[in-house]
Parts: sequence; C-alpha cells; structure tokens
Amino acid sequence: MKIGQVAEVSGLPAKTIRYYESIGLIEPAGRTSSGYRAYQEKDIETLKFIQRARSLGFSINEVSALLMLWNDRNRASAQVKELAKQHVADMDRKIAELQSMKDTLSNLIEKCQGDHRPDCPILNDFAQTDR
Amino acid sequence: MKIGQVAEVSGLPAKTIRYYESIGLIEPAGRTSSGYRAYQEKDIETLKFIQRARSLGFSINEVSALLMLWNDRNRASAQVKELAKQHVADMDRKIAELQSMKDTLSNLIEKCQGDHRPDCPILNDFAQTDR
DNA sequence: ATGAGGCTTACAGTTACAGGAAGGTCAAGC
DNA sequence: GCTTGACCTTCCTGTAACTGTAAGCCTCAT
Repeated sequence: MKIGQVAEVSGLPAKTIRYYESIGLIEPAGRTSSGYRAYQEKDIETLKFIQRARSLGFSINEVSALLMLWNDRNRASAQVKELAKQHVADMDRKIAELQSMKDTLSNLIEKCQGDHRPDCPILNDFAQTDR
Repeated sequence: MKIGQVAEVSGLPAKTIRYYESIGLIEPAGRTSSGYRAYQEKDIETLKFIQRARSLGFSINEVSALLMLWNDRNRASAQVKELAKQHVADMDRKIAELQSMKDTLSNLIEKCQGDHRPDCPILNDFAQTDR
C-alpha cells in the first residue's frame, strides 16, 4: 500500500506519516523499486494505534511510550494504566484552568453593556493595576 | 525603571517583554545612555494589561486587538464584548473536547486491572481497527 | 579593581505538524 | 509512443509563544 491509501485508512495525513517516520516514532517504511513508501498490514495497525492515542490527547512522547508497551508482550498493564492516569490528571488540570479563565471572563462580559459607548468593564478590569 | 523591575511588577519575564517588543506588540522602550531599556508608568500599565489578558487565555493577536481598542477613546464597548464572547466560545469548545477525551480514557482506565498481567483494555482499544 | 549580578544581542530549540517548490513515477487515453 | 494528471519524492520554510544559552557590556559594592 502506498502512503496515500494508508493516509485514508489510518486517518492520518500522508504528511504526518512521513513526519512520524522522520522523528523516529515509526520504523522507516519499506520502498518500492521506484522509491515509493510501501506499507504492510502491521504498519497500518501501528498507524491506527497512533491515530487513536493522539486523538485522546496523548503527546508524541507518550504515544512512543505506549507503542513500546504495546509491542512488549511482557509488559504489565499497570504501567499503561499509570500513564493513562497521568494523562487524565493533565487533562483535568487543563480543564480546570480553562474553566476558571472562562468563568472570570464570562463574569466580565455580563457586566459589559456592549453598546456604542466606550465604557467597558472588561477593558477596565484588564487595566486594573491593584490585583 | 529597568526591565528587571518591570518584570517583577508586571508579572511578565524580562525575556517575554523583549519578545513582545521584537514582534511589535508593544512600542520599543526608551533607552538609558548606556543602552538599557527604560520604562515609563504608561508602559508598565500596558504590560500589566497584557499580562492580565494573556492570563485569561487571549492570544497575542487578540491582545493586540484589545490594546488598540483600549487605546482608542472612541471605540464602542460592543467590539470588546464581541471579542471576549468569541474567546469564551473558543474556550467552551476546548473544554468540551478535553472533557470528551478525558471521559473516553477514564472509561478505559476503569476497565483495566492494572496488575502484573499484560492484558490491557486500554491498549486493546487503541489497537481496535473497526472503529 | 574586581567580582556579582543585571543588562545587551543573537541564535537555537520547543510541539506537531502544514504549505509549497521542484522534480520523479504510474496508469490511462489517444 | 506520448501526453496528461494524479500521486509520490525530498527539502525548506513557517506556525505560537516563548525559553535557553552564549558571549559580552554595565553598574555597584567592597
């Protein structure tokens, strides 16, 4: 299979697949006699795995760790669980941070008339020096 | 005031202040005879404004727009409100996305024993091809 | 006068790719 | 046999918003 088809079935752009190869996340693909990348079933499964993990927000580094665990028949599931838990904790932190920012800004928006007059509690708050 | 003190009172690292100058977000600061940056009260207020807006998640571009509105005595507050609302909508999208990823992963974690055995529903799910 | 700490510029590195240029390959149609 | 268009190749640049590092002035206190 050539990279274009692999891109379709894996859900990853061809550009991204080449990128993953270039940074060593995946093994260099085989080549046809004319130099095109040629993918096997196993490669495609790996790329789907990566796509799924990335879509759940794992970083490239985390995906790399997950791939190693996946390819290690003797790994303990506890390691995977631990990695996943840390990732969930990261997400929780980010969600809380975003939520807090959003709440603050939403409050300011409510106070702002939003008409033609220049007085705006949002800007006034931003300019507040005693905070 | 020199950049170090400005960094302290504004809450922005000196490095970041120089960066903001380099990209044109703020005017080039005045200089002492020996070449050090010298800041006025107005500059410091601007930097505090930027710090506050950034801490609420506005991008540099958005901050730039907010600064123009702030410095425009004739702007209508409606524009500011609109910008802020869009930003809140962005945050809502991001929160929802993170929450959804988190829920999915949390479900998988619950199903995982997390012991010494290699069988792991998390990895199995990632490797699932029929999704 | 010398040492510590603050300031200067400039360049590289970070994350995870996307865009584009210049050129090779392949299957189909005339 | 030749062209055309889609697909492939590598290489380089750009993105957001900084942070780190190096090499070298400036300032102040001892």
